[in-house]
Amino acid sequence: MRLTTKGRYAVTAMLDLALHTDNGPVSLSDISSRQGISLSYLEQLFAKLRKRQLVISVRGPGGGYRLSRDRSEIFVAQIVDAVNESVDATGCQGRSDCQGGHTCLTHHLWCDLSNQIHDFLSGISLENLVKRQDVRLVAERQNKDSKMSATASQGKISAAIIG
Amino acid sequence: MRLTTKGRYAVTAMLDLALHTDNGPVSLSDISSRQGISLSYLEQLFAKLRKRQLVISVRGPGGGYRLSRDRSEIFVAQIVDAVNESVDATGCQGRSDCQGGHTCLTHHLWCDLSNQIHDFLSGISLENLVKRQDVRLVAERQNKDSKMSATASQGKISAAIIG
DNA sequence: TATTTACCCGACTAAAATAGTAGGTTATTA
DNA sequence: TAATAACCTACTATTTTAGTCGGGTAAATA
Repeated sequence: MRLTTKGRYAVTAMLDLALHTDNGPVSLSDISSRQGISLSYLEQLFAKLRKRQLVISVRGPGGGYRLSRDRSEIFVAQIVDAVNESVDATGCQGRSDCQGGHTCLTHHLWCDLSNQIHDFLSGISLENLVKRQDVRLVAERQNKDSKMSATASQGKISAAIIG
Repeated sequence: MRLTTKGRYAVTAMLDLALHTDNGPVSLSDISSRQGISLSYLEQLFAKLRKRQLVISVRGPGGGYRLSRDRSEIFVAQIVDAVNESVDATGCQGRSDCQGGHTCLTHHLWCDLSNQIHDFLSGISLENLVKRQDVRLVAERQNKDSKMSATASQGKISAAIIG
């Protein structure tokens, strides 16, 4: 089981998409500046999200990404799964060959844990997150910040201050 | 949050200890051959387990390790915590400074997940594991295997076959 | 049709973590 | 005192992470 910035970035970016979905597609550079994630890294993550059909891309000026379906039908587990190859806590990817072809002593424990985590993250949709008070507050602050940086010479000054 | 072989090995080794606690201290080389974990790696793990007072060491011939308290009072979460520095799913170790001094958009989600995992693993003691049917079956097989290798020229032949 | 915007793709890389190895020291028992 | 097993420190190959870089390609607008 591995939950690092990769999965966190992916969920954060998808949530940003869900929050700014009203006025057309959202560009990765917008997400990059709002969430402080490198643009090229976002591109790699969205390539995987697109392959799993969680987002739809729109090319050309004014383009960007859109959620592939309603935000109530996209779950955190799907996003983490898309960028990390597995949400598996076992060492054998569930194959039960963890100790020289046999099951290791704690195999079933890790299976249980995997299921526990997966169930938890499968129960949380982007819709759920968008409605949360803590998410709304952070999003509000980010919108203010990104407006400020838009006026301050294409955001380069404030980026340097924050950076 | 990081759950890799390090944490899995630690729990497996502690469970092995709990299973063979009857006839005095258990040596790391016994655990090594039963569980297929490198001896030097086990030494590193047990240094941490000892620091957290989960095990007590007995030096000299016939020595080894003992659980520091009853197996019903040692929980999986404590073992994983002892070898991984944290069981934390957030990127900021709960400090809420994940985005340039502020809280990132998904901070609270990862806090919730951390608590979920921690609660789950805190509810499982070594005693619980020892009593499980799947654990008993695997342990039985391992005892047979290690007896066989004890007769077969100090276990080196069968180790080579398995390896 | 030229240009811009933004997605698309592959290769490369510094830093960190993982999963060990190697070799020696100290304490205890037979 | 010889053997055993914990204890300790340092080193290392491999993998993963978290990016960077440089060049494409498709679609919209002027």
